[in-house]
Amino acid sequence: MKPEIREILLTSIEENYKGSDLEFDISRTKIKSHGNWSTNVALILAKALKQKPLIIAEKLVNSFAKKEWLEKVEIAGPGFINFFLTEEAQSHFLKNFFNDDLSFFKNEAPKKVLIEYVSSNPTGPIHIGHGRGAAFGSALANLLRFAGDEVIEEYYINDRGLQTDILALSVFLRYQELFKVNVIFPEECYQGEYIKECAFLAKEKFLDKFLDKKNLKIFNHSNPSDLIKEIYTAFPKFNEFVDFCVESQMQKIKTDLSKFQVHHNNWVSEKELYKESTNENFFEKVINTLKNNKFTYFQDEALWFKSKEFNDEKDRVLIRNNQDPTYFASDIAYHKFKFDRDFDQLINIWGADHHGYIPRLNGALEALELDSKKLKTLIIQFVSLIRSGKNVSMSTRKGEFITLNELIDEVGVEATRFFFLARKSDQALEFDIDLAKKEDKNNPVYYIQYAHARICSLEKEAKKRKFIINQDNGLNNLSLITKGDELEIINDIERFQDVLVQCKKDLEIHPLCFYLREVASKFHSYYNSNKFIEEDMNLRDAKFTLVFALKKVFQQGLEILSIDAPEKM
RNA sequence: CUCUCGGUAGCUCAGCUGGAUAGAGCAUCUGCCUUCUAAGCAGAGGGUCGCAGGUUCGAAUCCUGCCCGGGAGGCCA
Repeated sequence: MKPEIREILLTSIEENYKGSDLEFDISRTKIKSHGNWSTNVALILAKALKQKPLIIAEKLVNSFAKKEWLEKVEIAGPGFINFFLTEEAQSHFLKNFFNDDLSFFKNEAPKKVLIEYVSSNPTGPIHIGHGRGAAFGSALANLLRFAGDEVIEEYYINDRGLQTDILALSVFLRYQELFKVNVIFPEECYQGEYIKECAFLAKEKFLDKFLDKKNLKIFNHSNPSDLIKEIYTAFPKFNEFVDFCVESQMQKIKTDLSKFQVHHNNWVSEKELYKESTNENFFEKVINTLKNNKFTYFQDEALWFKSKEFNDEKDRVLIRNNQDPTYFASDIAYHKFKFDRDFDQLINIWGADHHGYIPRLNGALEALELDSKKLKTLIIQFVSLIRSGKNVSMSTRKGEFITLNELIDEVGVEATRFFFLARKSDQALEFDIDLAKKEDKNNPVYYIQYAHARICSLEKEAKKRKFIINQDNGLNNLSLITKGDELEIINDIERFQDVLVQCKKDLEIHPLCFYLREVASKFHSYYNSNKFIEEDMNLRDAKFTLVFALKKVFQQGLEILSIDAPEKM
């Protein structure tokens, strides 16, 4: 409807004021008495023409072309022009809605998009913070795919460096314990039970291959990195042990994610970036480019990147004085690798604790002469858990964190996903466990699902009574029901496209959640005050057709959220 | 100290590329099941949009200052 209204306006403006390319809004109204659509064009023109908006509005309206879909036009308030559509026009779009599968949404040229998300370190199970990013990333991928884009969901594995070594060390020590070796378990090591489980598996795989038979004094070090060095010396093949630990953690992570309806289709290993190819490894190549472009310098035996030249508050180290590359340096190489794969758009989904990294990473991309505007880094804020009205304290250090797996075991995948997605992602989220577990209208997930189930149940009941619903006949008889609430529902169904377009534009999911909740509410209300299995065939078909359109909205909306739309509850 | 995100109903939050009377849900109160799912519906009360200025026809929304709260600022990741 919007393009049609715009056309009328533009013609009228052209006629009265000679066209000028000005920007104005055409929006749905919030209040019935304002009609269906409204524009502020007269208010905008008033500024440029230095005339009273009401006079401009009147002039415009007087030269509007007559349209059969336009019931009437009114001027209101300071100079808004309100459009009232005929009932036919309002219900007209329903006809397309059943046929064209939201083609409005797929019109733009499809893009190749890379979404990197979760990418948590394979040093332990994923916790609820990662879970939020996981839900968001997967829903965003669904949304973009729904719009016709080609989407790759990628997970970047930090499988080298200090944290990886500490993981291996932690498992290694627990492994020794399984052979009744007395060890001192340093504070810096990972404390969780999962380390012991991993050690158990390591013992099954390696037997006593990494047992300290020579009784090395490797456990007397207070510093874990020294300890690790000793172990590497004592066991030349220790890298096999490291790989096993990482692999084992990644397996668990993949299992948890998959249970949570999160399915990456590509994994990139940090370690691979350092692999020798012809004569140089990829990582070195990227760092050399930075060097050649004169954005690096040596100081204190370390290699620095001049990020200050890119609005970062200070320069950053790339290679430490012990020759170890920093996380940041690896990340530059990884992002270069992303750009090399020719995507139209790159999306990073990061935890809020990384937000300080954005300027320096963008700086590095520019230093590599890459178009940093292609990359959009979205920030996911923290999640805190509330149980019985009280904050559940979590501490990673003490191993007291709640894992994603524990949470979904307790409240279920559906509710967890919805609660993660229903809040604007860059805002901190308070996750109320008690609320998420409720199975009544307090819980928006059930409320929405129930709306869908009710429609299915109507369908079943109709079938039981041997009524066959004819959708085409329903569409032709919509005028029988476009008198009151129905018009509002039709309007809401039409709004589905606005919501999806907005979500895609802003890379947000929560508007969809709010929308579904709203539409469900409208449906329940309608359901309560109406009979559906009418004796009159035309009326029955019309009502069912309307309700089937709603069903389609629920199905598609929930599908984007990767939440079930059950037929029975 | 610097950066960043917030402060909207008792609570949890939408709205923020300026628009008409600021919205939901929960909680509270009052009603509705002999009917195709009451896992539901109808109704009511509840607001200095943190404070103060500014920009203009018009500000919760934009700008400035201040107050309060979360988070981030490593040769950790």
